[in-house]
Order: sequence, then C-alpha cells, then structure tokens
Amino acid sequence: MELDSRKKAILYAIIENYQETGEPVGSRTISKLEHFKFSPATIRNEMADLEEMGLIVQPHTSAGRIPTDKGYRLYVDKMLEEQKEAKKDIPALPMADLLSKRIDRVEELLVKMAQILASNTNYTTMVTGPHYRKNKLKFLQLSSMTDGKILAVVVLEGNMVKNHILDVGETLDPQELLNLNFLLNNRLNGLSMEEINLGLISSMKEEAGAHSQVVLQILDAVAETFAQEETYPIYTSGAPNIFRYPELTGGDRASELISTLEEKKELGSAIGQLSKGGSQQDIQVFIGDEVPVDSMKDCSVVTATYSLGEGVQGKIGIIGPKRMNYQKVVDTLKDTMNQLDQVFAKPEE
Amino acid sequence: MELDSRKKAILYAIIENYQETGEPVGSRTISKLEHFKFSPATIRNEMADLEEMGLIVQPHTSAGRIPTDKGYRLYVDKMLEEQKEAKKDIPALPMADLLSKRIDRVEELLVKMAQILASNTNYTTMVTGPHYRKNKLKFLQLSSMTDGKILAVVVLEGNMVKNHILDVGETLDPQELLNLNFLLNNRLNGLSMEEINLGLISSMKEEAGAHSQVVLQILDAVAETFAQEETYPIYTSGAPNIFRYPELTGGDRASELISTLEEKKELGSAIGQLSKGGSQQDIQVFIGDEVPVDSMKDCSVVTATYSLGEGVQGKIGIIGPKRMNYQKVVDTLKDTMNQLDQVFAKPEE
DNA sequence: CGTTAGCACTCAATTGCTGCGAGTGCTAAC
DNA sequence: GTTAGCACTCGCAGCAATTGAGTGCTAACG
Repeated sequence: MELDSRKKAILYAIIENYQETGEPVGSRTISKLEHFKFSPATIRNEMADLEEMGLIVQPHTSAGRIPTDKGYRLYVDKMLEEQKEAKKDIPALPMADLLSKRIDRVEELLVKMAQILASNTNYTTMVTGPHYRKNKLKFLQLSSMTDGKILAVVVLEGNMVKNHILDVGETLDPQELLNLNFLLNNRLNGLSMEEINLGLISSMKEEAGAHSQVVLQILDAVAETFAQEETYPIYTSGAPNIFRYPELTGGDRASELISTLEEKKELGSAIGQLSKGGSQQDIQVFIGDEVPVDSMKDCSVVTATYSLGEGVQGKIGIIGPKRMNYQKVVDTLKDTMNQLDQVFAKPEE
Repeated sequence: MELDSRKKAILYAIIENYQETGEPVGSRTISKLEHFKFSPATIRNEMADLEEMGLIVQPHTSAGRIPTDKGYRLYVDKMLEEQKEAKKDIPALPMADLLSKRIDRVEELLVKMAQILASNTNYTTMVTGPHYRKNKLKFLQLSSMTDGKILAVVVLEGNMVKNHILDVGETLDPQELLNLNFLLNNRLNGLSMEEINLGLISSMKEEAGAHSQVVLQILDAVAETFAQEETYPIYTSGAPNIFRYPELTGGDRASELISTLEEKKELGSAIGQLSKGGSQQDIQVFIGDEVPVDSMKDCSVVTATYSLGEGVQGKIGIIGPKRMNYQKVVDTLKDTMNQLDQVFAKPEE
C-alpha cells in the first residue's frame, strides 16, 4: 500500500485534531477542515487504508479514529526531520532570569528548570542530577568544629561540593589540622576515584602518624562524595499535570503513575536505557510502548541531554500523554538546551 | 442528653469498624460484635441518640452510620487522655538504623524519616525542614578555586552548612585569602543576622581595603544562608498513599490533594498555623474542618514537633483520611520523637 | 422499664431495556 | 476518482423495575 501525500495529510490532520480534543476524530470533522475539499466518504476510504496500514485505529466500531503508536512515530519522525532545516522560533521561556542569577547549587537550578518546563508545557518533567564522568578531586578543606568534630568539605571537578561532619573523637589543634589539610591536598588533588589506591592510602596513613584514623575517615568521606555522584538524584515536577489528561487517569492508572514518579528509582534505571541509541541527536522521543517503564506505556516521553560544561551532564525528560504536543515539547527542550549551552559554554572556557 | 458508657462503647465500635471497612456501619454489624449482647433494635435506639447528639450521621436514609468530626474528636481526645497514663508499646520502627548512621546532612535524615513513616503508616507524610531560631554564625571558610572564583562555606550553629561559589573577578593569592578569612571570622563568628549591622560592615570594608567588594559578596552569601533557614523547605513522602482511600480520591479530589502536596507552599503557611495552640503537648490532631488547608478538609492531620537539639526544630505531619488509625499514628509519632530525642539529646550535651 | 421481635418504609445501587446519535462500510451513481 | 445515500454498529444517556441493607416505630415480653 502506498502512503501518498493525501493520506499523510489526513493522518496528520487526525493526529493534530486528536491532540486538541482528546476524542476520536471522524471523517466529517476532517472534511470540514480548511485544507480539505473532499467529502466525508472520500476521507473514509482513505482512513480505511490508513487503518489497514496500522497507522490509526477505532476504539470501537462506531467511533472515529485515533492514531496508533506507529502513526505517531511517523508524524514525529517527519517533524524531527523538518526541524533540522527550518528552525521555528517559539517564545523563549523565562529561563534567562534563572540562568543569569548566581547559581550556588546545581540542584537548585535543575529543580527550578523542571518547574518552569512543567508549568510551561503542562506535562510532567523529570530531571536527573548531573552525572560526573570520571570525576576528579579538586581539593578538600578541613575545619575544626566543636568537641572532636571536624568539617570536611570535598570539592570535585565541576564544582560539585559536599560537606561531611566527621566525629574524629580526638581534638586536633589548628596546626595539626593544617598539616593534615596540606598532606591530603598534596597527595589527592586531581586524582579520580580509581587513582586513589591502597598504596597511596597506606603511605598517607604512615605520614599522618597518630592521626591515621582521621585520614581514613576523610577518605571515607571522599569516597562517599564520589559514590553519591554515581547514584545521581532525580527531580520531578508537575506530576499533578497528568490529571489534565483523562486517558491517563482512568481507573487506577493515575495512582500507578504518581507512584512511579514518587519512587523515582525505576525512573533512574529507565533513564539509563533511554540514552542507548541517541548519541548523534540529543533529543529523543519515546511513544507508548517504546517507553521502558511499564506504568508509562500509555505515555510518551521526550528526553534531552543537558550539559553544564566540564563533562557534567544529565538527562531531562518530559512525560505526557501519547497525544502530547510533540512540536511544542521538542522546540521547548531545544530552546532550553541552547540557553543552557550559551550560559555554561562561555564562562567555562 | 446523657452520654453514658454504653453509648460511648457503641460510638467507639462504630468508629473502629468504619476505620477498617470505610463503609457506613449498621446496627446489625455492631450487635454481632463480641462485646455486645444487645439486639440490633436496642443498638438502633442508642444510635438514634448518638445522631441527635451530632456524633454520627447517615450519609443517606437507608445506610449505616459514620462518625462526624465531633464524634472523632471525642474518640481522639479520650485516646490522647489514656495515652498519658498507660503507654502502649508498639513495635519500634527501623528508625534506629537510620539514626545510628552518621548523618551528614539533616535534610537526608528528614527525607528518610518521612519515607519510613509514610510506608509504615500507609498515609502521607510531610516534614518541614528544621527551623533555626535566632541562629548564629559558627564560622566561615574561604578557599580559592579556579579563575577568580572562591568557595565560601558558611556554617551556622546547629551545623547547618551551606556552600557558595563566588565570582570575585580578581585572583586572590593564598595569603590575602587567609587574611580575609581571619578578618571575617574574627569579626563575625557567634553573631546572629541582626547583629551584623551596617557599622560592622563598613568597618570591615575599611579593613579589607582593596578587597572590600569581596567582603560584600561574602556577606551576601552569609545573608542568603540565614535567609534560607527562614524559608525552610518541606519534604513530602507517600503521596500516592491517598489512593488507598476512595473517599479522598472520588471526583477531582485526588488531583487537588496531590497538587497541594507538590506545591508545598500552602502547606508551609498552614504548618505555621498548626503550631498555634499546642505548646503544652507536642502531638496535635486536626480532624476534617479543623485542618487549615482547604483541599484537606476531608482529611485529618496529626502533627508533632521534632527537635534535633540546639534549638533546631521543625514539624512533622501525617496526612490521612478522617478515618485514619489515630491510635497507631499517634503512637508511631511519639515513638519516633522519643528515638530522635534519645539520639540527639545525649551527644549534644 | 429496658429490651426485643416484627414490620413497613426509604433509598442507593444494580440491572435491563430503549432510543439517540455519531460514525462507519458498502454500493451505486456521477 | 469522487460522492450521495443508506443500512448497520455500538457506546451512551435515560428510565423503570428490582434488590437489599438499614432504619424508625410499635407492640409485646420479662
């Protein structure tokens, strides 16, 4: 069966109409549209063909048609193709304000970004925390606190900062602390997790002498900081938006979706899989069954990879119904990525 | 009308039965209960009286009775009264593991606590971040990073630690940084937000000489750290639990509840009001209309005040249907508070 | 006088039925 | 190739009948 241009036009009309109304669209509706000069009967013939090709279906015999996953896929692929050439201008998000402000913690930026995206698109947004690949220790800083406790601030490349309060049991005088500080920074700075090996550790313990226990505790803290970057957090925003789309909330589906979003664990591993094939193009669209999370088989997910420079990167995903406005979501994500790039690419160089 | 002991027994039986089933309970059900040797007819007479007193109602004429807010209030008050004397032992939560582990960040503890409470009670839990009253600056620590940036770590009493990366524009040599570090700590340590006044600031600027701009930036960072403690965060957990209770999810209520929980802002101001009257007893129960959040008028909320020593305290709240198991929730919260006290009271003294 | 059996009554929920309408597929005519 | 016409399907709203849980009342009982 040939998919001529008229069939395509009808398919896209069905998809776009269904996006707006959420209801199956019939032949009459299409024929009354601007660009179509054919009677409902003609449309029906074409629709029968489209159904045969598996691009649309009828929910029940006496209803209009809705697109299948395959139909959406065709539509989205064509859309992404066109994107490459003509770049559509969409109103810029108020992201600039956010980005121009001094950002102390990457997490805050990500959370706010998720919120803006969610409220702008009316879909649900999830963002994985930054993933620092083969990260290195930039420096660490020890300060003494009250009664036998010291504060260890561990700073990784990419300005990931984490505090650890260590109970060392003994009270270190300022000079000793300074020495330790020097020793550790001297030996460890610029090293990655793998490079801090047993030989290095034992030689440091030796040098630290009486304070070898403290050194071990600090190394624990360093290890934990590296480890935390492995198990990056996931932020979600706009979860209640799913209630806007009846097809997602019928039955117990709402409950399942909300649970998945809250638990986040499953999302994490899914996100990992999401990145499998898309290295050439940073925006990916998953439709219905293509989504690797069971409770989201009725949704579509659009993901993008963001980068904050210095190899710091993560994923951002927009979750909505299969009839989501792919055009808008893709454009919005691209715009956001561009803005991020502009802000982070320049000052880091 | 007299509320004799038999009437009370029947009221409590209705409440407890309704807690389990979620369905209106009829006279037959009560009379078949263990401890009741009366016929349904007798029970009916008593129930008519209870209804007259406004303690129970019929959702519709041919249905059983369900408790009113007033009925619950009576039940809860009596329960809280009994609590004071006989302390019931409930199985301890696995909170000990959590508490015995080294806790670097208070937030993490709170989030995990919320998760455990939510999964243990099957209700929704919210926790306000710690509120540091008239907090003081413990110390601050400057370190130089790459190209004109310095890391300022601000530590408040109560071991609240916050990092700020400042772009100072100029490159400070280590000695200058040390001097600044000394100057600032010398002047500011032990002071509260209010005590850092304009006179102090201008005298420090003078002393800093060429680096007065840097001093200002650092003061900004300090102010922001204090400010963040004012706008304490709110963590929620177990939001999907509300789907377990059909009376909360009928119609659009689920959506409203979930939205309220995600937005959290309204919760924050509400939590403030929650603490108004309950200084003598740290556990408070709000039933139905007593809850100061509109979208939660069909819920009950049990709150407790936790304290992590050094005047660091916040609120924890369990949100469930009006037919929640108050006994279990109150016991669980008390137990949790006790465990927190035990862990934090000792080492801090 | 408190308790209970009996009975008429109420009303939500369920079931089954009907008519409506949107939409289709097919056929025949243009 | 396109269109008008028509029979057909099927979800859905509306309505009546039925069911059943539960009540309130009254009269009898110990």
